[in-house]
Amino acid sequence: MRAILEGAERVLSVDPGASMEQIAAAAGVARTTIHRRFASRQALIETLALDAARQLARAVDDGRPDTAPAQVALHRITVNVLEVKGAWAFALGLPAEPGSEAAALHEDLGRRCITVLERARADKLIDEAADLEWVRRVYYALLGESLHGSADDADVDTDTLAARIVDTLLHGAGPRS
Amino acid sequence: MRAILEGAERVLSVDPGASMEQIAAAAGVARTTIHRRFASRQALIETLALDAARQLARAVDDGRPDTAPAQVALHRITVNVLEVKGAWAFALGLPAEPGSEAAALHEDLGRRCITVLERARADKLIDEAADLEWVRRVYYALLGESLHGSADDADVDTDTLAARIVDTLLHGAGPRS
DNA sequence: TAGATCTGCGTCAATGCTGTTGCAGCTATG
DNA sequence: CATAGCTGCAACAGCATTGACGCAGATCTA
Repeated sequence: MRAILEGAERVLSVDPGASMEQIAAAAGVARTTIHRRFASRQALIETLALDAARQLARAVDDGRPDTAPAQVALHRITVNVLEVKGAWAFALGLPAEPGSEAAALHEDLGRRCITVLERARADKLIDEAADLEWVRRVYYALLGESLHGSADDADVDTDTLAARIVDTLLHGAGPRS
Repeated sequence: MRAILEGAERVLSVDPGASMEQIAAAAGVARTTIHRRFASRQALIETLALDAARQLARAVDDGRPDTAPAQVALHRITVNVLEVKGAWAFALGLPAEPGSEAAALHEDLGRRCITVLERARADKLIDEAADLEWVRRVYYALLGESLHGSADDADVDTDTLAARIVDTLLHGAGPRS
């Protein structure tokens, strides 16, 4: 079960159009076994998306977004999300079915992200006039970009990557004053 | 010919796995007509990618990356690229075949982007110590994010979007000093 | 007008994927 | 030991897609 989801993630993140046969091979089971557990390819993918969304939610919760100082929460959340999103890139990149539980989770995550950003703004880390929705989108984009990972990033630890993301989000590329 | 490429872009940007039948319908031609011009689905997609890469190259050239002041070039290039990338999102998102002409164009674009950033750094727009390769990736990510376009962005002109991208790239979300 | 070219249409064979089923073997639990 | 549950394997039908033709009609050109 878990093996199937992990195999599916591995294969589909490389080729989103991969066949059930390839997924089964990656999971180390027979194709029919997958069909016995998931009514259809679609059902498998939805389960995959939901499972990944739950892991992402846990990753954010672990960063104590409501209680830790904004600066700290931002960093910890970034580290956790980098790890989860790295392992479930395909599942999390899936367009969430409107009304699905996965979609609800992602919306909730979005709200929670905005909350952290508001706290960061209250701490003068973010400009008063900033459009937090845009800041959130930039943050997501930076996370995504870090995951593409140039060759150099391979042997850099997650903490360093996270620090770079947060720094870029807050200060951009301009000269430090 | 042009109609086929444009139809393919329209359809494939919505569903990358769309059939030749759907592409033909979008292009306003019969499926067999496409097969007469393109030896295979693969050939069509490669042509699409190459065509889009060429348009992107032209968009960058139009921004005078080597002669205009860095600030100006950055803005103009951003505007142009936003327009081209908005219209050819699928084709430009395609992983370029190693060694292909499209890949060469993209590599060249990358180098040209770095050059502009170096000029911006010389003008004190970018921090001395900044890793320009990372800055470039952030720039690409911001471009991509702007194209996803939240509902609000729909009725905002390209100039405003570009200004926001450049501003975020240089200053981030932090407070302005 | 005559010819060349391109198009749409219908049809065809080949291929690959999906989802289902029957059968046999393995394992754990009672 | 016996049984229930799960697995792999093989095979099957159904379906969609790809790529290839031949033919007939339209359009453009010499």
